[in-house]
Amino acid sequence: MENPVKVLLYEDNRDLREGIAFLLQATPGLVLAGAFPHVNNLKSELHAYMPDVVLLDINMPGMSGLEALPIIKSLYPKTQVIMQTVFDDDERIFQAVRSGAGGYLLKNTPPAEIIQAVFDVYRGGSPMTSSVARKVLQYFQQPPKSHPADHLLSGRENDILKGLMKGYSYKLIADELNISIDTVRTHIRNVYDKLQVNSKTEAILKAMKEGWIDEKA
Amino acid sequence: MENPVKVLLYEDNRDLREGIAFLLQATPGLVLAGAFPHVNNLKSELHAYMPDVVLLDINMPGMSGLEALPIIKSLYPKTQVIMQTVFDDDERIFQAVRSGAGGYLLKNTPPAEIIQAVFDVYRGGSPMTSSVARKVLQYFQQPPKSHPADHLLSGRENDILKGLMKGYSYKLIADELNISIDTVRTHIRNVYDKLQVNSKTEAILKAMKEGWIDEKA
DNA sequence: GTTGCCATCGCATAAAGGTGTGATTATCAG
DNA sequence: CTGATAATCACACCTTTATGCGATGGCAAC
Repeated sequence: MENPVKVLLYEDNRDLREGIAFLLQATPGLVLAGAFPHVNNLKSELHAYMPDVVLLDINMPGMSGLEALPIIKSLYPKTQVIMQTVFDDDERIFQAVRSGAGGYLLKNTPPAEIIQAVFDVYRGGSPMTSSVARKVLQYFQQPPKSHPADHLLSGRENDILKGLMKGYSYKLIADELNISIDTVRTHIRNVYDKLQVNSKTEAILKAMKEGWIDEKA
Repeated sequence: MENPVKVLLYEDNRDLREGIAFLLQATPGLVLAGAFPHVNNLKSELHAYMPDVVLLDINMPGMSGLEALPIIKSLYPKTQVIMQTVFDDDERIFQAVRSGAGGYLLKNTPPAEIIQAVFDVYRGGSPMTSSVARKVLQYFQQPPKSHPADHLLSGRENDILKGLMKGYSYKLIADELNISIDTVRTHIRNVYDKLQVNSKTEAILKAMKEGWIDEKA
């Protein structure tokens, strides 16, 4: 193998930190660049050690791992970051993933797999605890959500709403559906009632939040 | 542990099929319900064996695993399906994920991990080869697109746009920012010019398409 | 110190949107 | 047949938006 993989470790729990640090040091092909209990000197440490991989705990005193992640990725985009946490709540996971996390391991991950994960992420993989992976996958599988509108709005009302979501004016919608503008008004009125909103904008925002980004009709 | 996990295996390569079948049989807590080289009798086999987990090869003569997957998930939504393939191209992965795949392993996965994956997926996890996981994560990381607005719109213009994206009226925005409604008009005018739109709705839709769903200011 | 951008405000007007009230027709379930 | 729902249209009235034209003060770059 080529150069050893330089790893930087952030973990506030002393025992854990020293344990992992020992493992990293003891593994051929890996080099422990540093191990710290907080990310308050993140920038200078990054600059000093130029790590290939950062193992980043999320819950730390001071700046959290979630805040540190985007900083790392903006300064050194090629550096791979593996998040570690005891929690697998959706919010954290998605924030981490959006910010460019290269891996996401729960704290119960056995040490051997952590080591494996470091190599994985370095080679371009994304090691993930399977429960975390499930949450990510579920995000894609959402589509099977039943169109709330299907049972709430009538067919025509749906047509009108789609028109709104395409940014059309009443007149344009009327033209497209070959009905009068007053009819469009009526339908929109009913849509607003059912969606409990009272403006085009609110209706669109609600429709999007509710799930239908509307698959290009 | 409770009842053993019933596994159904589809794999056209005979050696592989028999190898994995043997492993499954030999593992305590697992029961091999059946092993077949194709999915042409999928429905009857599903009905006969009621598997908890299906190991599904993608490339098979006749119907492919990708076609079989949605059938399985629609008939037995709770059945977990692990896809197996030699390819990790984006197209297949996303199709599988959208169709409800519970796991995705490349063919080079060592047997022990396959067994582990079966248990994982049965417990609600989503075992994934790390290179596959990477592709999935990259989907989320697209957002790292630089805020186009940041260089296009001035600070205040951005504030106003955010107001619009929250569904506020001019008056509400004016109140919130403590400026006059006429000032709001002016800013909005400029925003429209810069975004090349000419209505609230278009501006919002464009802003969203361009990327900034705007993380709760 | 002039030029340019930003943020602020005003006024006026036309177009688009929101809402109240009411009506006709068709269709479908009970 | 009757009642409920859906889709269509009309008119009136007021509010919100869109846009043209103009103006002032601050600030930073050149």
